[in-house]
Amino acid sequence: MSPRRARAVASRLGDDPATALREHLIDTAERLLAERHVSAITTRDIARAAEVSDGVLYNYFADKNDLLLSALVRRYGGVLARFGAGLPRPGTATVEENLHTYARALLDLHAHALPIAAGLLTELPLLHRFIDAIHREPFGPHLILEPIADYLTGEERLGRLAAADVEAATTLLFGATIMLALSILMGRSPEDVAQQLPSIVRTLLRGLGPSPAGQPGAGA
Amino acid sequence: MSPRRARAVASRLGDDPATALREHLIDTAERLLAERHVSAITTRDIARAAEVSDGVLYNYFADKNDLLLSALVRRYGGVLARFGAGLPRPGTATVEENLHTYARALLDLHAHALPIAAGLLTELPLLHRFIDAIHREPFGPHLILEPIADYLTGEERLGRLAAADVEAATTLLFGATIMLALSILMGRSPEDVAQQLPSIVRTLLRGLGPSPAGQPGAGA
Amino acid sequence: MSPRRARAVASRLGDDPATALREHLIDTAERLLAERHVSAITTRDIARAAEVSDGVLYNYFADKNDLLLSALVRRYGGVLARFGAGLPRPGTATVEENLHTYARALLDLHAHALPIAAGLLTELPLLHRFIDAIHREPFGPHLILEPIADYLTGEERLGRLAAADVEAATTLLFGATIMLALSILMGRSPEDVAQQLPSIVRTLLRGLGPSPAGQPGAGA
Amino acid sequence: MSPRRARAVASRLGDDPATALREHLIDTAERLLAERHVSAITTRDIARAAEVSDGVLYNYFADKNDLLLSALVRRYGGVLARFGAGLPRPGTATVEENLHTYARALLDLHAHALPIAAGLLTELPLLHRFIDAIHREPFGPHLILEPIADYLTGEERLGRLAAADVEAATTLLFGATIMLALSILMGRSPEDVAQQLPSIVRTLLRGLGPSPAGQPGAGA
DNA sequence: TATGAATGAGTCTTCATTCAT
DNA sequence: GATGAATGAAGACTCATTCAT
Repeated sequence: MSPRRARAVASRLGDDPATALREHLIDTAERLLAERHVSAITTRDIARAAEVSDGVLYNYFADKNDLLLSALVRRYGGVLARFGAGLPRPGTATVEENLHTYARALLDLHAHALPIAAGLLTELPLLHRFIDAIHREPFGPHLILEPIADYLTGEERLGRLAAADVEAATTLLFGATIMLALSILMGRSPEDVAQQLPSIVRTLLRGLGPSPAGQPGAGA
Repeated sequence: MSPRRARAVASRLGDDPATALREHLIDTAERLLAERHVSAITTRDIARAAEVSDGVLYNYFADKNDLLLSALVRRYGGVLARFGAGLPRPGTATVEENLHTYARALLDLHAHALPIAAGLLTELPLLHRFIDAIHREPFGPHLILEPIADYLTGEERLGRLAAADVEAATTLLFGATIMLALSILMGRSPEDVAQQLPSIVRTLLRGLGPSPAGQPGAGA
Repeated sequence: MSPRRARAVASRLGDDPATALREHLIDTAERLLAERHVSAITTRDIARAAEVSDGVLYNYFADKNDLLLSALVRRYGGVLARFGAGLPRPGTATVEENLHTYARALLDLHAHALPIAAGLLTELPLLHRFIDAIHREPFGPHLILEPIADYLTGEERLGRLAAADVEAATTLLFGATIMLALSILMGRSPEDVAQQLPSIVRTLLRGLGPSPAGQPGAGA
Repeated sequence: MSPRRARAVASRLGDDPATALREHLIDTAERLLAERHVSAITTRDIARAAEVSDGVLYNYFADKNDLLLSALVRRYGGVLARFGAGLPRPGTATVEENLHTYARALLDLHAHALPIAAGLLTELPLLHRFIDAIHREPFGPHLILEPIADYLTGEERLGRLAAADVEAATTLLFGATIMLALSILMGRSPEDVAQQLPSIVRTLLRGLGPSPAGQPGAGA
């Protein structure tokens, strides 16, 4: 007597039947998102991949973008969770080693997030709804920036780091890894790119300022 | 004897009549490119904006992408020329002031180039033709990275900068400004963002390492 | 549970609903094929004639040519079936009567097939797909030529026909009827044209050679 | 002071300047007609091939079809002239040899004319204007059929041919060669096809009727 | 009169969304 | 609720014809 469930979600027992298909659609869309950019995904693609009829999505979402938005948010959450795991805490190992770990995690984050972000940039309405959504949910971009800032502040307190501008330092680290991720997107090999991380971390730590001795061209 | 000219370019006196409309179309497409992403521009949009009939573009370009490509190259050239103008030379002013100037120029560059680049990322065939095109023309991406690297090397020789890793430093500066440009794209005000530049430059110059006094963590 | 049906096929009860519109489209295209040449039929024409929306055809066919191909094959099958029905067998009636029957059937066949064939000649890709298709189906052109050749061979065995070159005879009969069909296409009345058949058959049977007696003009 | 002549016809001295370009356009269109079918020729193609501007044709012809019609008629005239040359006269050589010569000439004629005719069949208005045109000009299809009929009648008078139905005989010969030309169009080699001519002529001469002796299957 | 650029209706095809069943 | 066929508004591109020069 209860309404029929789509074949494709029949096995999803335990879920609330009313939302099982909704979840299934989001999962499917998220999977497609990993393969192509938003604008290359049609409603039919999603329905086919979800083994579900073309029209169901309109029973659970206002329109195509509404579904894609949910998928984007879910995907963003996943990328974020992966980033948060295993980050070193202040006082452990050496600062340089830890920053290197942070840099690697950021590079990985960007490599996964940038293709999606790029796809989003061409879909302004979707982009804006996405930004709103992640600010409303308990995970804005601060979930990425804060751990870095917290770590730096922690090391600063421990005296293992000079009292620098934490926000600026975060931007530098974050930005440098974005740039490396971009160069991977443009075709450079991930291994090559990762090898640049140590010298970037070192440069960030030591700064570009004049050599303590102040001799002109000391190292040239 | 000469065929008639489109009303829309009637006023473009002095131009070679044979190419006036071609230029007009590229200009128009470039203007639209400043407002939307490549993929959001239709041939009809261009024709309407150029106040010209739907089919003309095919008298001058192989297809839609051929026109857009020309517009992209022109726009890229403009952005590049703007970046190259007024960059300080080694030994002038102070290093910090100069890096600030570079950073501002980069931020401006990114703010203009990123939306276009992002739009291109979803249009792979066009992206590849674009990359080919700018490599064929006398302006590859090195026109951006080289001035920075050259400047840093110059200051290094003058002893105004420690012998740091120039590539890493370039990546840090370039990346940080990309990130700021992204945050502008995501809605932050350009003024707010620009105010972060000084502290970023300062941080880059001084590094994050422990204070000279050598308190806990002195090692480094 | 089942999706709605197009209004245009609502009355086609008894058909498999899943293919009713497909059939309806082929029927419609076949009807148009009887009025104009392939290349003069637009997708919109078909949709209008089928009282159906512009895009439906792409739910059932890869593209316009795919639909037209199906219509061509169906039409060809119909013309062929009509030809095959009621052909006389060796030994019945008189040879002259039988050849006359064959000639009439061929004329009818050509009158229906030529306009279509001609239309195809200007659409090479479609023509090749059509030829492939009718060779894959159990009806190649041999379905036309073989019955004639078989009949002639049969009568030959019965001694009702001289041992002539069967292939040449087939070509003569087939060709003469093609020519008559062409003259119908060029505007002559079908009745007029059909009246030529008896003398053509008679001439084919008796040959043009000199009269047995050998006197100038003596014979017949 | 006399109006400018198109560059492309500058060398056509001696022609009436007012019609030189007209002729040039017809010649060019006729040349294109030898390569593709009517519907595949655009006005631009003609203008390019004639090295003349896109619009001139409208100074000499009502529209595109008007020009193509003139080209078709001219081409038809050429094919016809070629056919008329070197046809044998009654009483020369043997009848069989002569009919073979006629058959070869017809096959050649059809091989040239059929592709054009096929192209025309898809352009009904043009076809009708073409038919009207060649009936108005001093060369209707009788220019082809009459020589054959005349030859046959001549031989009949000389007693070298039975008094058969001349019209039927013409249709048989004409039709058989059409069929062979068609099979060339469909891909068979012209040499192969030409080898069928002798047996066709022989069959036409001797007829299919029962062997004089009347024995069943005499030759099988 | 010749030029050839400009015009714009018309072609095939895609796809988000609706809705009868 | 689920189905998936039907809808129809775009979109890119072609080409006969016009007309300012």
